[in-house]
Amino acid sequence: MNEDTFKPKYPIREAARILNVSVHTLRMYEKEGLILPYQKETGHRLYSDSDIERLKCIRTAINEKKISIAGIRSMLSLIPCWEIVSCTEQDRTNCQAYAEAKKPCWTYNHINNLCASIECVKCEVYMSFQDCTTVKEAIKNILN
Amino acid sequence: MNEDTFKPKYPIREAARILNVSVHTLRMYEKEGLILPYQKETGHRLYSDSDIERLKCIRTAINEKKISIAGIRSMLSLIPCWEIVSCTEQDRTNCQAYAEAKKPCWTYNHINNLCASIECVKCEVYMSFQDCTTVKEAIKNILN
DNA sequence: ATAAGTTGATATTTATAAATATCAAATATT
DNA sequence: AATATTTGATATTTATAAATATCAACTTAT
Repeated sequence: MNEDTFKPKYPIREAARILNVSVHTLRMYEKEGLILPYQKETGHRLYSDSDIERLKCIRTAINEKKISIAGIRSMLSLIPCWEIVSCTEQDRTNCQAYAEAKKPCWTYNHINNLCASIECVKCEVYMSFQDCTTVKEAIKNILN
Repeated sequence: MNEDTFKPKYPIREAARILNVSVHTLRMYEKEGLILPYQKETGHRLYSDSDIERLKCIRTAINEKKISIAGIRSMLSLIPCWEIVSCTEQDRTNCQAYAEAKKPCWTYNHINNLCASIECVKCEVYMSFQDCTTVKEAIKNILN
């Protein structure tokens, strides 16, 4: 975890090569809400080292732990984001991510709440869950 | 949720008929750690209405939400059981269920902690998660 | 100019999870 | 006595998620 862990670096083809998957698969993971790569104004994606780590975790979850994509999405939806970004009572009542447990908070189009003014890619919630197995740790930390 | 919601009632064949699955499937869900039906001293299982509801949720998760069994198991492992049953610091350090995020607490053989003296079938943690979609609600409740 | 990227749609392949169906030998239920 | 249950193992079928491979029309990078 050095200073440029989150620096956008690898074009999609390069990221796919590193991970040994197809370009399309990376776009699929994105569409499924599991990852949020940086996009240039032109729309071109650039993956950071953190993104690569995140994708490795996703691959392990799918291939070794046998958790389906929908399952990973559901687990990520349990992250207590409202505590991490300190939502007010008001923010919460306007937030689908708080109300539901369907998909990660960073996949919603936030309106009329705290997150409306935050870029999810740069949000602590998204950034701190590079490893999808750390959801429980987050819950523990917040409770203590 | 009436008084005999948790009363052991249906033999496995009857439960399978109600749910329209095979007997073997019910045993598989049990082996996978998703359900813990009452067993008589003789080993014969009896499913309660709560168990039936639980199984309906499992079927919905698998068939409609497309969450794999391993995914459901992982989600259930995120239940903050240690808060629900008020574990001490000491209890936690001796608890795999607290340390890991692999399977629900009720699938461990508890030794040297609070749960060693509790029957999981009758534990609030197990009983309150009849619906596997309520994990997030539990997290919210504990945080408030 | 060539290569690599974009979205969006569709179609196909591959891998495997989920479910069913067996078997045997024993015990319990009604 | 007939039926239903148990465990445990194995084998097979079925359904489908995951991944790949297309295509087209277009834009961007080098």
